[in-house]
Amino acid sequence: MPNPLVRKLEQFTKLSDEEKRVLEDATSDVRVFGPRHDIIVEDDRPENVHLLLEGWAGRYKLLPNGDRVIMAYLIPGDLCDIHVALLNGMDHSIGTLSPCRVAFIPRERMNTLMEENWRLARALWWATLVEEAILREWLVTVGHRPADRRVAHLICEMLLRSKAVGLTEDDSFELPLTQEELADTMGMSNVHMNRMLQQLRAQGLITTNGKRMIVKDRDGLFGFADFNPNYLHQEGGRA
Amino acid sequence: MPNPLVRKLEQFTKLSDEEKRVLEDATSDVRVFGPRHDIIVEDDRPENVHLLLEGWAGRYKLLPNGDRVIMAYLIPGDLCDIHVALLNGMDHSIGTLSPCRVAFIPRERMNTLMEENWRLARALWWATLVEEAILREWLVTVGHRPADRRVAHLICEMLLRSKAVGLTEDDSFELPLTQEELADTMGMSNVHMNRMLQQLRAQGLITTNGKRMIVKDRDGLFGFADFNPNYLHQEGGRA
DNA sequence: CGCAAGATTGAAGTACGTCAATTCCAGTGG
DNA sequence: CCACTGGAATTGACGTACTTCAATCTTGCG
Repeated sequence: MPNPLVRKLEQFTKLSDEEKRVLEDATSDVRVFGPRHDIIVEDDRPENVHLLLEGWAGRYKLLPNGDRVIMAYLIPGDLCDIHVALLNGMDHSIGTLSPCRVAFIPRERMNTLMEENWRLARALWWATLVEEAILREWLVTVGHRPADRRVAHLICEMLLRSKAVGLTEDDSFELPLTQEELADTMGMSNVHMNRMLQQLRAQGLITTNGKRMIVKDRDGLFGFADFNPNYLHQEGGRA
Repeated sequence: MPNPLVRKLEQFTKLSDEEKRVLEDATSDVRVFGPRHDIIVEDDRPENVHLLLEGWAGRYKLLPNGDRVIMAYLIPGDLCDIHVALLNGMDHSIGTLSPCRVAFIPRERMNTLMEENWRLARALWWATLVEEAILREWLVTVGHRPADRRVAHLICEMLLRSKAVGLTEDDSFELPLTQEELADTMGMSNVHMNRMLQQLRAQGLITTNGKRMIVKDRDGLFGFADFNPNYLHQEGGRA
C-alpha cells in the first residue's frame, strides 16, 4: 500500500524516488487510536506532526455553551498539524472520529525536511492551501446554503475526497460519523440533520447502509448541492 | 511608512535587512483601485501576486441564487493570492471594498524569491496559516453563534487586526463597509445586521461615527462575543 | 439643493431549534 | 441463540430567531 501522503502530494507534483523515500522514512512511527480520542488539544505545542494513515479525524473547538464545532474532516493522507511546525500553538483540537492509524513525525524532522527540499516544502504548502480552499467552501455552505443543500454539498465533497485516496467503490464511501457529528459540522441540530438526510433519500439522491454512504444519483446530487469541485484542486497540479 | 508586509511578517520572525530589501523591491509596481473593483476573478490564473497596501478588499464568491458571500477581509499587509503561485487557479474572486492601493508582484518573481530564501518562504507560509485560522474561526462564528454575538466577534477581530497594522486609534478603527457587506459576510440579511448593530449600540458596547467603528467597552465586547484572540497568533512568533 | 445609496422601521412568514418520546440496532453477556 | 442494554436514529409538537417584503428616512456627494 503506497503512503497516502505521497499519493496526495503527487496530485500536485511528481515526486522523485528520493523524495518519496524521505517521506516514507518519516512515517515509521505509527500509532493506533480508537474512535473519539484526542490527538492534540487546543493550546498544545506538540513535539510531533501527525499524519493520518487510516480512519477519519476532525478539527474541532468546544464553545462555552457546550457546543462542539467540527471545522474540518481529516481523512487518510491528511496532515493534522503542520501548523505547529510554524505557529505558536494549536488554536483548536484534533480528535479521531473513527478508529485511526496515525503516523507521528517529529516536528524538527519535518522542519529540516522542508528546509532542505524546497520542492517538498512547496508540495506541503500546496496541501495546506487546498485545506484553506475547503474551509472557504464550508464557510459558504454553512453561511449561505439551506440545510438540505448543505448536507448534499458535504456528501459531494467527501465523495470526491474519498475517491482521491482510493476509498470509494463506485459512488459509495464509508462515512463513519453519527448524525450528531454531521450536525455539529454543518451548524445545525441533530434532529434537523436527520430530517435532511431523509429528504435526500426520498429525493432518490442517496442511500445509506450502516455507515456506508451510497450516492445513487451523482449528477442529481451535484446539481442539487450546486457543487463545483474546482475548490478541491484535484485536476493534477501544475507542470 | 514601512512596508506593511514586512511589518506583518516580523510578527512571526525577525527579517534581515537583506530580506526586507528584497520585499521592498518586489513591491514597486503599485496601482490604485476605486471601491467595488475586482482585482482577480474566479478561474483566473493571474500573472501577478497582489499585496494590499492601503484599503480593504475581500474574498468572495457569487452563488447561483445571486447571493454574494464574502469569505475574508483583506487589510493592508495582506497578500491576496499567493495561492496562484501554487494552485492551479483561483477558486474565488477578490475585489476591493474601499479604495485601495495594491502592489503587483510577478508570480515568477515570488516563486524564485521563496525558493531562494527559505526563511522568507516560511514567513509567507506562516501568514497563510494565520489566514486559515481566521477562516476556521469564521466558520465557528457563522455556524454556531447567534447573530448578535456573530457581529460582536467580527468587530473584535477587525479591531485587533487593524491594531496590528497600526490602523487603530484608541479602540476605534475605520470599517469601510456597508451593512449589506457585513451581512453578506456573516451570513445574515442586511435587515437583521442593522438590528444587531443597533442592539450592540444599545448595550453600550460600540458606537459608530460614519464609517468609523468605536469600541466603547472593549472588555464587555470581548466577553459578549466570547472572543479568544489566540487564533490570530499575534503574540510574536517563535524564536 | 437634489439625488441615489444606504440605513432604519414594521409586519408577516418560515426554516430552523428545542424538548421529549419512541424505535431501531449493534454489541455483550448469559 | 436470545435477551439485555445503551447509543444512535427517528418522530411529533411547539417555539423562535431569523428572513422577506416594502416603506420611509437619512446621509454623503455632485
